[in-house]
Amino acid sequence: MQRTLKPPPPRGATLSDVAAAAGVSTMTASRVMNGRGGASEETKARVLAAATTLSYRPNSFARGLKGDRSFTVGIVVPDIGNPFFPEIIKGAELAARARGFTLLTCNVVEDPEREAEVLATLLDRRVDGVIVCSARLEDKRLQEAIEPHRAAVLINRPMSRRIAGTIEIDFRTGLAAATRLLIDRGRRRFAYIGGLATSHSGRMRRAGIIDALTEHGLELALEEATTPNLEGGVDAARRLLERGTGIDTVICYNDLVAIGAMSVIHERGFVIPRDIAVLGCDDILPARLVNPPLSTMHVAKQDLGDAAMRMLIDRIEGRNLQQSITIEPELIERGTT
Amino acid sequence: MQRTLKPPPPRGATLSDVAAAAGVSTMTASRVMNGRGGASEETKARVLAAATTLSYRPNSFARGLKGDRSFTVGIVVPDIGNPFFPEIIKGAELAARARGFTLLTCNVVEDPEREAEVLATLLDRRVDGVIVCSARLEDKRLQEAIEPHRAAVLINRPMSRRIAGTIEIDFRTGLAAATRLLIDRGRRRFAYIGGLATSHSGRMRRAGIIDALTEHGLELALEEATTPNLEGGVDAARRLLERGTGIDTVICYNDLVAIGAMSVIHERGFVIPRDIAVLGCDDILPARLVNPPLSTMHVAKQDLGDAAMRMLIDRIEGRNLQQSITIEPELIERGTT
DNA sequence: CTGAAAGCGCTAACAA
DNA sequence: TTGTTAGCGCTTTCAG
Repeated sequence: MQRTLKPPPPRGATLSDVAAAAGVSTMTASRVMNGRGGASEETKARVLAAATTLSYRPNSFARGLKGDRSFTVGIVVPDIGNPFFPEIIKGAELAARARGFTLLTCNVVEDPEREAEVLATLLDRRVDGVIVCSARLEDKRLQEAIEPHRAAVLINRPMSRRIAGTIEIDFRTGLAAATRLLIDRGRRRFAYIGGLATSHSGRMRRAGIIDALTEHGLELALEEATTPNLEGGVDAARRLLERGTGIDTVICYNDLVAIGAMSVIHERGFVIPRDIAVLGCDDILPARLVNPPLSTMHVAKQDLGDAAMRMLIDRIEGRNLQQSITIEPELIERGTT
Repeated sequence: MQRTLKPPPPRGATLSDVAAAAGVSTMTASRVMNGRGGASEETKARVLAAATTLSYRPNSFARGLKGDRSFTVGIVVPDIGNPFFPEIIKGAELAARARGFTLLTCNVVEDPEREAEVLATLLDRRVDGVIVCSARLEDKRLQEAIEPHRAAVLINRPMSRRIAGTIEIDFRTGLAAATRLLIDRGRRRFAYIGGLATSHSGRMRRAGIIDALTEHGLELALEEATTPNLEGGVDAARRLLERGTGIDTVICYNDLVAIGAMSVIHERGFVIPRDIAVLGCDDILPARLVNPPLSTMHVAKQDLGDAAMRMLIDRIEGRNLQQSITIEPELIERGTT
């Protein structure tokens, strides 16, 4: 079908149009437009006036082609449908814009292949750097996908400092503390519904729970892995309850999983938290809305996005000050524990 | 501070590198890479081999500078924190990628100024087209911001066909039907919590309610306007209940507002739906999770994003077949009505 | 079937 | 303070 392309709207004024209108050379116009010094007040005024009249807008392609910066950065998230990530994106975008960068958001739908693909596309688009959230790719391939980028920041995944800055949410410590608290309250038979096997931060969460359990001579009673969304939580909880060995606590990879699990637990006639306590991670909006409201590990998501973006831009600009940041999640007790 | 820029990673191979390696001219290499005819099988093979060896990736800036397409499209949303929009973005991104386009997502945080600004940035980035969701800009400025783009699709906002394709969710009809149903069930004193005054689709929702009310000789008992998020819902519901004239139904601009309102209604000791029925719009995830689960007007969000993107690409490519689509929302009764 | 030349819009480097 | 030259990587003529 592919008919003729719609003709582009009358191409906007170029820098030489502006220069001509102001009666100066392109170079002078360029200097004025970029606020570089070296132009008499008078010339400057003339150029600026011409630019306004012609409503001149610089062509970012030409700029990108020439200079070696695009003032574009990418962010890759596993699932934009999980409210956790839009909050991070929001923080990152604000920080990016404040520094003159445009943000390219890519959703990977939990598919490692897509992740590699997207990182390559971003490279083609000549982004100045990338933020990757919860990368699912295995170490070697992730490194290969990240390395060609000028700068990178990984959220929730460790990586050699040389290749990427990292921001980790210390769920291990956080969940260990939370687990201890639950043990003190008399909980004994813990189950963990983890995320995908490929998730580094899922393993950290598990480790935190085990840490606390071990201190008290306890073991993890049951365990399931699942895709980190609502449906995954439902499935995993079903399997869990079928294997049912009188668990009294379910700790979940994230809030979505926890909320899915809660619905199954209710369905099976258990009372939360009396029979079974439930704990999530992330503190997304729905967590406070379910019934009873979900206890969870709160993470400052917008701050996280903001910090990641600042770190990324620092790295792009050769300031590798902060190589790694750790954020402590905070236990918020609501009605499920 | 602004230290020296981190040196860009060794620039990837260019088309002439590939050409050189294959022993042909740049032009031939270009033709092969773009699958344009006119190259002997043998030459073709050699070029392709060279490209692979050098892991050649075309420079999208050079392409964009020359040709007049960037294969990038933008989508503008008022608030990425509202789960309604990530779903639309998801559908749109999938459709875009399937056709070789990259999607640039911009969050406007409900600020008309930002909306204009973002549309200009997108123009600078030479996107081939834009999708704008729930534009808040007033008609004239919106038109000015949209018109310079080669193609545009507006979601939930009417516009001259020449300037943009439109996708409307017919909340007017949908809410009229829902309102009629509620009237049949004996509800009489309706309140409406609308969105911002600048929201076209907010006015349409209101009109639908009024349509049904008028048919039955009823009037809207109370009305409030607010920012379309959870906090907005809380505020508006407070004001509503203070003016309290025994309303028995609250219809809300969207689910977030409805959920905010529900919390206030509970707080004040009313029982939902016995004392007051609540109806939302959009059917976002949290709607099914609150207690009681929220009745709402369901919208197929991913399909909407998909349809918008197809329409946009059609327009970019000069196929203005579908100029306007109307989507019917569907009443989902859960526990609040 | 293949190549040479020109130029998209911009800026870095060097003159003047 | 200002201008000239050259070239970023690609594709669109137009010739061979």
